[in-house]
Amino acid sequence: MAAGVRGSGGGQGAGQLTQPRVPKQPGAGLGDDLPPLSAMPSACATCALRSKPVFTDFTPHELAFMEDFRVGETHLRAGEVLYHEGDALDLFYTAKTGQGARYKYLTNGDRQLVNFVFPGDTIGLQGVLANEAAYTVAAASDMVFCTFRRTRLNEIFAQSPDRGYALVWITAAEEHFLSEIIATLGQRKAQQRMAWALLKIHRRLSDLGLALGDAVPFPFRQRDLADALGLSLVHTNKTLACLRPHAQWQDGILRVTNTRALSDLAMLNQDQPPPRPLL
Amino acid sequence: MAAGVRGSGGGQGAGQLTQPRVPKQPGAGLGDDLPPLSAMPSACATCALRSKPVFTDFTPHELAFMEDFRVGETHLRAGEVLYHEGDALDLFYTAKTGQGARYKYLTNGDRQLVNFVFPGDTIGLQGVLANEAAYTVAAASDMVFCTFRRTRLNEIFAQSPDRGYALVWITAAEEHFLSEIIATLGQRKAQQRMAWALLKIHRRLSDLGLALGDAVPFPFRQRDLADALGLSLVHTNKTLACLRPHAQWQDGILRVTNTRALSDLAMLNQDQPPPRPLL
DNA sequence: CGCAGTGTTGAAGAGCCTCAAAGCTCGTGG
DNA sequence: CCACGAGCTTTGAGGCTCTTCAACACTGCG
Repeated sequence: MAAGVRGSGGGQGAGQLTQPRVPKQPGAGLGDDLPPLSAMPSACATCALRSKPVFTDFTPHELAFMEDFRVGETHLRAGEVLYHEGDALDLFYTAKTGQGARYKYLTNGDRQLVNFVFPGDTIGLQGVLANEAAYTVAAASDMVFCTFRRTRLNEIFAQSPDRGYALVWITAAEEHFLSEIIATLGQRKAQQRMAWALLKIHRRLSDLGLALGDAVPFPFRQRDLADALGLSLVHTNKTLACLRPHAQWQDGILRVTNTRALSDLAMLNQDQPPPRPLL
Repeated sequence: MAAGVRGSGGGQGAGQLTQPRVPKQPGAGLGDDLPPLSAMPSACATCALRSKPVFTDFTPHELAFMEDFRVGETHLRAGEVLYHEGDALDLFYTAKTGQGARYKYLTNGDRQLVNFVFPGDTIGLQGVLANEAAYTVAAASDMVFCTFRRTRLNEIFAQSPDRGYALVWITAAEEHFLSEIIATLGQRKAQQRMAWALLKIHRRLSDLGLALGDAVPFPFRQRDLADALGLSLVHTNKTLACLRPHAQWQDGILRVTNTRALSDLAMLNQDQPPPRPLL
């Protein structure tokens, strides 16, 4: 059913996310030749994400705290793995630019893509708390993450109740989204799933200001979407073909041309969620 | 596909969880004729849940804080609804005794059971933060919940960093479990799903000390399990029949007689998770 | 007794998976 | 320069899993 690459230790461009050769990817182009973890001079104060309407504002105190709490940045090339399922984690992250995915393997090699990783998403928290990463995280395009240290996690709660509250909010929002995914996998059939997924993806990326007209960058392969929706690659392809009148996806660009048709198909009412905190 | 009862406002025994007439249920028998929300004299100090090995210990400070933070208890009869998807929530809860479920509806009436609610589970937090319940919660047996007030949520973070940390842990653990469900719905076929679910259910309830030999109380209907696993009722029935040599479920009692066979089928390695916090 | 909810079983058909193969693009090496 | 291979997309055909429809048995209750 799935690629079944597994393991391999996270070497250079190991192709965990079926993106083996292309060193650069449109829509993410970030600094070249940077060390994997470098303390950058500027940080949260100038972060472009914070000003997006989807995110709530920081208080000055929160901003100061995060500036200090942040360890640095982690850079990933397309195809590289941030960490593997089962790894012990000393760090956790907020995605800043680029796109990736988190996925789990079954013992038979099948892969389930749990969720895509878009800018603003915090990942690795569960792994930090339980001392073992719940899933593998890999980059589909070049990515930049803000990095935080596990051992300082207590400081959040001790020094910045606001940030502690934000952390619960972020985790609870993720839980909510996963429950929607469960409903989709459990109740919708292939075309509905696909319509639902394309809409959700398009919406999430649009909210981040990544849309150009009706197009958003989506640098994945059909296999990735197949593993996300629990469909075979072949059937994913055929389903995409069916929906081509309403949405086109090629060369890493997703275009939704008939939102209404898709949301009818997906049985989804698109209501604007309230702004959420950013870590 | 599903029952499609929806709405009805949470009246007496409205049968949201297909449990319409039976007023009492084995395995949960709690006080009769109690008002739905009553401040009980004793509380956390004597709570039987806290001493279970699955849960981490409270510090004296945490215990004192929770005693004060707790508003009271909420009692539910089998079949009653705690709250509906979309409701604005002023309270959130930790299940104390009995069993229930959280589920979502699609616009066509299909229902997805997102997760079962067992003692120790905290629910409603997402609803409190986002000001709208993400799913409906209903009781399958008589239930008792500890009740907390939304407006005092900040106090957790301001006054008890330990409890704030615990809250993140609890939410992250739930997120992790939902991601396992996603992998199950996306990658496993009917028999594997069923084996996986029966094992997980049995394990969770055993860890809570609810097992008598190889039997645990599980007061649901086949329809509930069908809606949880994304299978039709008919196929759920037939799949259960297939697994009958390894697990029997009747009259609200689930018995797992061949754990090994089920875990092989489910491709699941049952490792003991670390103790988790309780709210 | 009739009725409603639940569990069970059979049969037919749809949806999706698997197997197979071909076209495309891009990078590599002769 | 072109041939070749690797990875991705696309298409077709056959078959299995699961759904849907239908019917019947059992239970507890009005």
